[in-house]
Amino acid sequence: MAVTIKDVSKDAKVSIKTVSRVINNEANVAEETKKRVQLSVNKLGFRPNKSAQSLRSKRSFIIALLYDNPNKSYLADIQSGIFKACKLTGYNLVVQECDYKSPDLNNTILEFVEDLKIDGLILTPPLSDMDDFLKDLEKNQIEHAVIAPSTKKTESLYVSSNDYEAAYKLTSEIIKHGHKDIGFIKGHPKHSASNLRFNGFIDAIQSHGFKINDAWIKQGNFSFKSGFDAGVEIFHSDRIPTAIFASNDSMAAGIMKSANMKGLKIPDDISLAGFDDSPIADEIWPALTTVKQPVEKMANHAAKILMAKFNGIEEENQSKEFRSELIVRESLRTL
Amino acid sequence: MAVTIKDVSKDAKVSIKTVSRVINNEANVAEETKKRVQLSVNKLGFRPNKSAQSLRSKRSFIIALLYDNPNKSYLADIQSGIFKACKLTGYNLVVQECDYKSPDLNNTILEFVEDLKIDGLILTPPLSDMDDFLKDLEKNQIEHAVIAPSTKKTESLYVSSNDYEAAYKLTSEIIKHGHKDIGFIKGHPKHSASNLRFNGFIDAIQSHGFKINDAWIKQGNFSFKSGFDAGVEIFHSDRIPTAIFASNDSMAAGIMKSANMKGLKIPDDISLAGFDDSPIADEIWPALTTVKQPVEKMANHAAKILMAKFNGIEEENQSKEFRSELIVRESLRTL
DNA sequence: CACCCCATTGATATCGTTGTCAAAATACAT
DNA sequence: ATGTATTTTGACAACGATATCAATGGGGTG
Repeated sequence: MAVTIKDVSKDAKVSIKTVSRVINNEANVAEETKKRVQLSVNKLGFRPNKSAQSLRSKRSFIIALLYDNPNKSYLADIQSGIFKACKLTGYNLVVQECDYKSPDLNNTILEFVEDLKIDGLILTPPLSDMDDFLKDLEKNQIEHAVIAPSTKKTESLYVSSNDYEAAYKLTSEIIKHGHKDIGFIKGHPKHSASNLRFNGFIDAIQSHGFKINDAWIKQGNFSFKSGFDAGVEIFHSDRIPTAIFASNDSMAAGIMKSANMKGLKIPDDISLAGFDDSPIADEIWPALTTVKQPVEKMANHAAKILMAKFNGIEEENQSKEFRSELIVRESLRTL
Repeated sequence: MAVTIKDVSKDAKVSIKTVSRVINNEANVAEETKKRVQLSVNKLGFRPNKSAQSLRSKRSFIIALLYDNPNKSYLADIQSGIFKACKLTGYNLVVQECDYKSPDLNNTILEFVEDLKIDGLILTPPLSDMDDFLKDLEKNQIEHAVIAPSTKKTESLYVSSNDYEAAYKLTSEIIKHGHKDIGFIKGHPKHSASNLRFNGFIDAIQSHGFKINDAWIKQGNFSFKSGFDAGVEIFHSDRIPTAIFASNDSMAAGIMKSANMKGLKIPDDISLAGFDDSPIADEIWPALTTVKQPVEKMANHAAKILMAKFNGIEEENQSKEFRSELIVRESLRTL
């Protein structure tokens, strides 16, 4: 049989309540008593029974990661960042795949949280932008942190990256390489980052006094195929840009394929840039110039501020914007 | 306040024990009573308190996925397969990143299982092959299922794929395309699949009466860079093979890069095949001929048989070997 | 009709914590 | 020394389920 609080209380010659006080770090325990109890705890190897704790106190020391159909490497990075934060605090992590289009998403999640007494949630795109869902969480007082929402939430904790700025910078970098005729492939319209990246691109182009050529702006959806299709269209026209900026690496890879099939060499005939620094960026040839977001760090921070919050450590400015990093590789050529 | 078993018992005019019997599907409840209770359960929207159940019955309806530093897309597929199985049975999934080299891995996991009353574990490579860890699980009677172990476990539930056979087939396919001079890049030596794939290759070559050229057999570790390095070495020698079989897609991509840099065209100058059908296989150009393992299905099955087992539904031959599928794309040319 | 058997049901103990509240011990003020 | 405030401590209830075991009742048997 496992060691219980009762065994400890006997060993330390105090009441079980006092043991409880010590393991929960409550105030008003005499220093000497505390030490005696801790000694017994260690001696007996006592670990509180989580089910009992959870039953009585309605917290579980579990947080949950919600996601819907994410990019696989994105998910792995997010999860890893969260997990590491959990490890430090002794929390556990349960994962929940959601369907953001499901009409009873809200109920499913509310029940899930209630059943497991989940202490807090971490949301990833596109869940991060479902405002009525977020409101429901607020209403039910469910603690949560949001990763990469499109607008800064005043109610929720969040972490974001500077997509706009990064896109602006990358575009400027392309321009610095001598390009004026630059195409752009937009991301999934429902994904908040898509607009930010596009706006960053547009503003950079215009602030340099260049013009946008609508024929070179294509709608994609972050998939390889959508990039490929966009590339086929662009390369089919009589005038083609000297560089293309795709809103993510998969689409850039798609463009690369369409260019190759058309006999266009990268970066000799056409330059290319992606976004995200996903594994593929470094594994295709030529390797993609792209932007790396500190995804794992962001997720790690999200988990940390979330847990800090319901443990009462409420600092200022917990929500935070992370800076992306330009990764210059081979796909961008100087004209 | 949430609805409890007491509320139901009042509403249905039975004792709480009878309600408990009904919700746990125990025998010896009169059909009529059962119906009346179920009616009340639905009417009141009763959902049993998991903490209380867990405290009393020592099960949690939670299973855990253990992994160590896996390929990101592999992890996502595995996790998705498991999650879907959980969803069907109402179980929850917690994830646990491990360090398989850590000396107190065993203790960490045992405590984890005990603390959360985890009902069962699912192990992925390289954890699948840590025999002393598996023995520890047996000894402590911790239910578990193992994904892709190198040897079929008699004690543990497992799911595996036919790596040997698939490698044999893929090699035969390469030979059928007219290749006789074929190189091979081995995978990570600690990963069970590496040997299986290598042996499948060797046997296929020899059964066709061809010879192995040791200069074209290189040790890799599943990473892009190890594939690249192997390619550089191979292409540096005076005689090069007409085809190379890499033990996974990342290494194949590495070889592709080294070939491209050397001015060798794929598949015109050299043919290439990978393994795994990871996202990159279809996103590089030319797209890789490879082998697709039904990873998600395997994981799904692992979770199903695991949960079936501790729910008493013990069928014959639950452990199962899955068949991989040859995916012929563009990187393989007929001589 | 008396008896036993077995299916059905319920009263109550129990799991291992935390919460409530009052008692005891100590510190402080007068 | 006395009264009061404050800190420290413990007895016991409570959380919401399942487990134990005895009570009940209907059917079959001799």
